[in-house]
Formats: sequence, structure tokens, C-alpha cells
Amino acid sequence: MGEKIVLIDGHSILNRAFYGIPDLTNAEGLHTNAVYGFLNIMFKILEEEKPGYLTVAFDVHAPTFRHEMFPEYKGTRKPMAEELREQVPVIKEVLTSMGITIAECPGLEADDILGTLSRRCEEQGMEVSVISGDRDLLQLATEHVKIRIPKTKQGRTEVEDYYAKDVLSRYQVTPEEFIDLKALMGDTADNIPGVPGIGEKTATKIIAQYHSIENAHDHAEELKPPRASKAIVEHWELAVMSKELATIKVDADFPYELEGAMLGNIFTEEAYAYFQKLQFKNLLSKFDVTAPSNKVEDAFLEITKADEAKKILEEAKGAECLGACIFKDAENVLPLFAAEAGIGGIGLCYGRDRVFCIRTKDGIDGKWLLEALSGLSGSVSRFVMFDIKAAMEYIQIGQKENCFDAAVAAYLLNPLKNEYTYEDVAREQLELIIEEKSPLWVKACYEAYTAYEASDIMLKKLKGMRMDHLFTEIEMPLVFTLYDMERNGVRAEGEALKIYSSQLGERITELEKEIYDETGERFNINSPKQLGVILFEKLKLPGGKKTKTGYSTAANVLEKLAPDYPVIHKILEYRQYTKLKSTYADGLVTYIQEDGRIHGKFNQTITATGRISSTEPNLQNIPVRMELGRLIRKVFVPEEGYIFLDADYSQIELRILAHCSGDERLIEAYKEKSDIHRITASQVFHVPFDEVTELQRRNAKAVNFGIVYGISAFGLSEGLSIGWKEAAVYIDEYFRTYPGIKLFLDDTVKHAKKMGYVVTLFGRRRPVPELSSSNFMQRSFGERVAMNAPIQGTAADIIKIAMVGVNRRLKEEKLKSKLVLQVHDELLIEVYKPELPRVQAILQEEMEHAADLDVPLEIDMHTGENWYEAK
DNA sequence: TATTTCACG
DNA sequence: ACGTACGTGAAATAT
Repeated sequence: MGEKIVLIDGHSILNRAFYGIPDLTNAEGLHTNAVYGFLNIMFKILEEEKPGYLTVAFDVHAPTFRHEMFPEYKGTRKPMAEELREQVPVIKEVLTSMGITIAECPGLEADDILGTLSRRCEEQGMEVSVISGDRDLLQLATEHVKIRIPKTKQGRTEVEDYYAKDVLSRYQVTPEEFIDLKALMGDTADNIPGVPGIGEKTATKIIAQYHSIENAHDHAEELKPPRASKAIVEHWELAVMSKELATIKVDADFPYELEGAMLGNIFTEEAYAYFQKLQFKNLLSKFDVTAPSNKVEDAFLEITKADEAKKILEEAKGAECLGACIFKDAENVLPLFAAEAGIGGIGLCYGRDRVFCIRTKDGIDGKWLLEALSGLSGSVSRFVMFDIKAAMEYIQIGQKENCFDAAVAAYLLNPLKNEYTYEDVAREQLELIIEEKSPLWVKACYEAYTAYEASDIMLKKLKGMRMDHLFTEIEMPLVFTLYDMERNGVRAEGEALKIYSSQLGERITELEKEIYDETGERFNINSPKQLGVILFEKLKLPGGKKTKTGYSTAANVLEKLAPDYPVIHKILEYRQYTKLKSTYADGLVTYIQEDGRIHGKFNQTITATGRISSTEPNLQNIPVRMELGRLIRKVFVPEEGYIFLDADYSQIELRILAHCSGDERLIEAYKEKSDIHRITASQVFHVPFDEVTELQRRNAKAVNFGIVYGISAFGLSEGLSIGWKEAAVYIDEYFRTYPGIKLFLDDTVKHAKKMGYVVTLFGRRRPVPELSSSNFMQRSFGERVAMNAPIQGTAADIIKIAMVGVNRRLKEEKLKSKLVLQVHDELLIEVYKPELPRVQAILQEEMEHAADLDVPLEIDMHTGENWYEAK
């Protein structure tokens, strides 16, 4: 067998990747999904084929036509989406950086290049694989030329392979005849007209029998459907022209050196840098080259001697700015012992040539080192770290006012990213690429250096974006508030959870049995796949497909589809119980620590809107809506002598909307009465307040929700289970009633489209890149985001202010009561009983006065011996 | 690792 | 013609 070459249809694969992969952008806002998808397909093919040669063909973008004589059939093509267009030069650069040959030639389409190259290579005795998303290429298939069509199914790419015989068995025509097939049936995507009235079926029949349009034309009288017979004679010229259009050149004349297409190492340093810039993290693992060394690194020093460490720590005292990090002893230590071993060392930077990693070795004790760092944090003018809250497990912060959390700053600059590591910040703020395989001590130096060097840059950017106040006065103080809250934790009764769990377990077993009886089969009820088959195929329930992998068995779908089947209710009940058992009863016990409390994490750099998120465990989604689940809250209890005090804002988001829009009627409504949904119903439906029906109130409530989510008739109709048109009427009536809201929302979207981002009352930004998408769905999503983010974000700002205020007051007034939970618009405080009146006053003041709006901020407050009672 | 479902605001 | 409500996280199953 001869040498192997892979030929890729550049635009076709890029196009496939673009539509097959959800939108991706790198830090600079450059769209990268098509490039990413292209590379994935290419790597997959290369791994499979291991070819000796590779070439990627592109069309030249100057206005050239494959067939100059029929330009009208090429001129109607839709313009390429801008998000895709901008990726074309990128993929070319990336390929070039990998030393991959790009073939393009003015006047020639990629198809013709591929056809000609495949023919030339085959003639030299090579095996050829042509990769394209375009079935036109099938005409090139031979015994040695394989056409490969990748399909992105459910995120994975599968490839359909066609040698000549495969084309025959799939389409009943040879590759050569495939051209004639196309000529008859036409191809709208490629602007090949074909013969009117002849579709795929007829065309296949004709070509399979007569092998060419010419022969078919000669035997026109015999052609089977008389309709086709007539058509082929009548439109003979069109058929000939179509054939010409459909024919790919295999003898084009353009320069090409096979030697240049030989595959060397494609994982070059240059390519590595590109991949980093494009943020193709999981593709970086394919590289085993080392990136070029950076100059800053030359100044880094590893310190292992105690006296040197002492000198440095002394020198760092009183520095203008100190960047620091703490790292664990990661290398070659079993996890079991790692905790015992403590830390591996610290990174320090207080000048561009003052970058050190001090390791805990021989004479350097971890505890001593951490104490020294604690001291430094109080002596320097600015103390910078990534994730100070996490660092506080190891050090005590000297003065909180001078702290700068680089991760939090980076989050404010762009809240859409997944993580805020020093590597990311180094790349984005310092244009510094850190080699993944660097030794641990070098990484520590980089982290400290990045903290030191980027803090100023980021602060300037925050100032420029008017977020310096948000950062210094809200987010940084919040770091310490969250730390306190995590440390406090919340007490939970493990025994009660276990009892609850076993009770659920009993009912689950019962339900399981009943479900098996009624379906006549034992299966895994938790498997949507198995359940779907049982319900929709075996029991033949009405309804059908929903998700891309099969049937949807989501509760709302099942409820709507088959409310009359008792099995359905059993299954939904089963779901409810298993959810409660696994996620809450069993899930929570594992988090109870020796002190009887759960110390969950509250994350400050996760959400796109500015909200806090809760993990390990998530304490922000403890059941409350259903009584059965709500019971779980009884296991959350204060310690002896304490009582829970819970306060939540009353409709904070709608109040924010009232304030921001300045809509007079809504503002008036809030100044008067408290049942806002009823007022809305009364005003929207033009009925007296006291005569509003339950249904009207419910509808008004849904509309209020919809407004906050970024209203759409479709969404509202889903939420209310009503028709699309009816929902549109509600929205229309709502906007007629509150014209200020409509104006405000329109304005917000307009601003977002112009500026690319939206802002909260306190200056927090959320970029909305989806607004510039050419995809309708994405763009609509962007519009809803633009309407929702300022409202949800402002609510987040306000409760953050309240949290900081409450926590500060509790500490200032030396109270024993402590903040234990935040659930977006709700705070839970464990109150030392004698302090209850004082704490109630503090909570009320700090929450209601966190912001000064045109409408009052009201809270509902309750006490209780557990969380169930306090809500 | 991705998908589905469901808990919360 | 397109096909969704906004923001999260955990567990279980499928791949």
C-alpha cells in the first residue's frame, strides 16, 4: 500500500464545526467555536489515519465563480455569518503555525483543488482521504480515494466513509454518475438548479438505469414517469448546465508540491501559543513541547534556607505592594499524609526583581512561615492574593482594608469566565504565558508575581469601568463576611437526617414495587432512558420525543402529557422521594463536621449576574416549596441558648425594577400596599383591588416573574400553560399599564446592543456578547439577559451591602450572634437569645437601608427554633 | 465527561 | 422559519 494523504475541505469543515458547536469566545471576545470544532475533527482524523501528508483546501475569498458563464447561480449564496467569517483567518493562521499546507488558488474552488489533488495523488499510488461536510465530493470517491463526512452528533463526531462501492450501495449510482444525479435533482445549497419536477427518487431511478443524463436524454421517450420524460426534454439545457455546475474539476492547473505537505511535528511552540490565546485548554494536553521561556522568570528564586527566608521576609516588610500565594505540598506526597504535612511553601513578590518561593524544608517550618506571612499582610500598603478567603484557612489577615483579591477583581472585570486563576490573569492582564509543566516553585513565583503586577492594572481598569467603588466598598469587605459565614457554619442534626432518610427509603421501596407492578417490569426508574422506553413504547403513553437523546420525562412534561395515569404520579412521587433522600438527607449528613455544623462554601466569583453561589453542599437550594421537602429544614438548628432569625426581602427584584424604570404607577403601588401581584392584577385587568380573582392574581404574578426574566410571550405561555397569543395579550396589557417599564426595558436592551454590556445600580457589569450573534435564538437570549441582569444583579449588590453591614454591626457591637446563611434575598442569623431585640433591629436597619430607592425596601422577619419555623 | 432532572431564589 | 423564560449546584445515569 502506498503513502497516505488527508485532504480537508477547509470551509466546509469550518462551517460544520461552526453550526455543530455552541458559541465559544476567548477572553478578547473572539469567536472560536468553529476553529475549535475544526481542530477537533482534524485531530480525530489524524489519529485515526496517521497519514504522511496533509493539506487543507480553501476557496479564495475574492469574488470568483466556479463557472464564469453562469455567475447568476453562484451569486445568490447567503453571506457568511460574521461570527464565522472572523474565524477563517484564525484557522488559517493556526494551521500555518502547525506547519500544515494550505492550498488555495484564485479562480478555483476548494472542491476543484480537492478533486485535482486527490486525482494527482491517486495516480502516484497514494491512498487518499478527503474530509468534507459536503456530499458533492462523493463524485471523487474511487477504490483509493475515500470520502469522509464527519457528523457532529451529540457533541461527538462520527464519520461516514465512502469508497466508490459505498457510494454505489448507498445511492445506487457510481461516483461518476453521482454528478448526473445532481444534475437532475439539483441542489439548492449549492445553487444547482436541476431539472424542475425531478426529485431525488426519480433522479436516482433514471440514472441507475441510464447512467448519464445524455443517455437518458437519448432514451427520453422510454423514461418512466411521463412527467420526467417531458421535463428532461423541455429543460435539457438546464440539465446540461447543472451537470457542468455539479462537476468537480480533477485536472485543474495550479502549483502544488507534495513534499511541502509532508506532516512533521504539528505541535509547535507557535501553535501552543495560539492555543493558549484561543483558550483551547483541553487541546493543550496534546503538546509536549515546552513554550519559550519568559524573561520575568529569570528573576525568580527558590529559597530553601532559613536565614535567606528570614532576610527576605524582613525585606518585604512595609512594601508598597506584596503579592503572595500559599501552596500545598503536592508533589510525591500521598493525599493521606498531605494534610498532616501542611503547606509546601509560599510565593512572595514585592518588586519585579523580588520574586521568591520559600519552601518548607529542613530549617523552615510551615507554621512559622504562615505566621510571618500573616504579619506581612498587616505591614504592607497593599496585600494581594488570589482567593483570600481560601488563604484565610492558613493565615490571619493583618489589615483587611489593604487587601486586594485578584480573583475577585478579575471576576468583576469579566464575570463570564469559568475560573480566575493566576494563569488566566497573567495571560489576560500581563500577556504572560505560563508553561504548564513548570516546576512547582516557579508556579508559586508566577502566582505571587501576577498578583503583584496585575493588581495595579486591574484596579485602573476597574476605575475606568467605574467599578472601583463596587470592588473596594462591597466586594472586598464581602470576602471577609463570607469567610466569617463559612467559619460559623450552620448546625445540622445528623441523627434526624438519618431518620428522615430511612423514612424516605421505606416509602421509596413501596413506590418502587407499585411502579414495577403497574408497568409489569423491573427497571431503573432513575434512568430517563429506560423510563422513556417503558412509558412511551411499552405503555404507549401519548406524546413523543423532546430531548436530543430521546424522550423527555421531566415532571412538567409528564404532568401535561398524562395527568390521568396513576403510574405517572407514582413515578413523580418516587422522583421526589429519591431526590430528597439522595441529595438532601444522605447528601447533607456527609458534610456535618465534628462541631456538628456544616461549613459550606459561599463562592464570590461564579455567577454572571453578581450573585453568590453555594457549594459543598449547596445551602441555597434546601427544599421549601413542598411541605414534604420543607421538613428537611427542621434539622437546621441553632446551638443551645440561640435562636434562628430569618429575614428575606419582599419582592426585591420588582422593587428594583420599579426604581430603575421610574414607572410612576408601579412606584405608587409599592408605596401603598404590599400584595403587589394583586395590585398588578387589579390594574392590568381593570378590576377593583378587592375583586381580583385567584386566577387573575396568579396570572399577574407570572407576568411579574416574566418581566424580571426578560419577558417573551413564548416563555410566559409555558409558565402559565396558556396559548402563545393569550400570553402576548397579557404582556401587552402589562406594558400598557406600566409604560415606564416598557421604556426602561427597551432602553436597557438598546444600551446593551450599543455598548455590549449592561450595568447594575452599583456599577456591576455583565457583558452580553450574544446580542451581536447572527443566530436568532442566541440574540433573543441576549435580549432577555440584558433585561434580567441589571435587576438580578442590583438585588445581588443590595444584599451584599446588607450582609457586610449586618456582619460589621454584629462584630462592632461585640455580639455573639452570627450570620450563617445567605439565600439570594434572605439572611439567616443564629442569634444569642438575649441579643434578639438588638439583632432584629440591626437586621432590619441594615437590610432596609442597604440602598436608597424610590420605593421602600421591605423585609419579612421570623424567628424559630429551627429553619423550618423561622421561614 | 456529558446529559437529564430537579431543588432553590 | 427559527424555538426560550433569568440565575445557580448535586446526583444519577449514560457514554
